[in-house]
Amino acid sequence: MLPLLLLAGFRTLIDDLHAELARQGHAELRPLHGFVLQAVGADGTTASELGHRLGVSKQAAGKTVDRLVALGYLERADDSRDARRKLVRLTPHGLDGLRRSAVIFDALRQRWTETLGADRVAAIEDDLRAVTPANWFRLDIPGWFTG
Amino acid sequence: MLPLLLLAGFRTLIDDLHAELARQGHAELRPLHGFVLQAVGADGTTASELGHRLGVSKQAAGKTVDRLVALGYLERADDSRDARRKLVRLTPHGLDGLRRSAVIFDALRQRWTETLGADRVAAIEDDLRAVTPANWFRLDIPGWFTG
DNA sequence: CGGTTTGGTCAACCACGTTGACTAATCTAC
DNA sequence: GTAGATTAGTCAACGTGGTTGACCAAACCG
Repeated sequence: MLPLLLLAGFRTLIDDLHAELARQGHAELRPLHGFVLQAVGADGTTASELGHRLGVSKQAAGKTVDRLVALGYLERADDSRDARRKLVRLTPHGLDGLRRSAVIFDALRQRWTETLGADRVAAIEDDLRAVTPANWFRLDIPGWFTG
Repeated sequence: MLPLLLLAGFRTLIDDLHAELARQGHAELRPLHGFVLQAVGADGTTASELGHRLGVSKQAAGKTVDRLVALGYLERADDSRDARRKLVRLTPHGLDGLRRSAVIFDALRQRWTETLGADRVAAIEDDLRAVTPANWFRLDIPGWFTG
């Protein structure tokens, strides 16, 4: 049951997050998109770098950027110093979604601490850190999924 | 970080499982397939019931069954008592994959207990059970993902 | 018996991923 | 400084896993 419990814990948090995001005006954000917005980050990035951060091909990253551009979460801009590169940046709408995600995650983690206690939640985190490869956390950018 | 840690824990187990399954002659099994084989179970089922167990439409379940039939893990048979139903059953190859999955999961969980101790692993499981909806465990069939 | 429900399938479509091929721009080395 | 290698982006084809809608045949039920 361990794998299923881990999946259930993850999906419960993600599903609750997106239910609340939908209420707050981000109904079109899908679970993947939060990871992408986070990986883009406040400073912006490029499709190739995004693919690297997410562990997918640059083509897959490019197509996902296309969708998020169409939804108004990302925008592309030229790089004045390298004509090959196309910068990918958060729009104000994208930044709003990212910020709301962080706030909602804090609230969801708080719900867990009310059920389990802060020490148990921290113990889960410590234990999982101990048994998972460090390279899983290329996305560990300050401010995201914190709490 | 909590959601990412839960995802990392799950994916680490699933990735390790499939790396080992590939070594044992089941290279074509994808992560989804283990859930499907488990949901089919030793007694077999139908596409509609399978979709219900997995939480997807009967059409999606049917297409997945098609793929696993093509790979030799499942087979279809007529139901002598209801001409509408088509029974879906594990082939010997499918049963072999399912059994090997169970053995490998036991070994992977054992690795976690060597790092964390049996009590910590059990505590993670108890805590996750306490904060996730019970209906996540429609797949909690004896013998699967145990350990 | 007639109407509804159920199981399966087909078609069209979408999201997300892959690999391979290709262009254009930049970097590097001679 | 130019030739060759590397890098960024895109296009095309395809695979997998999911959706909805439509439809048929069998079963169930008043």
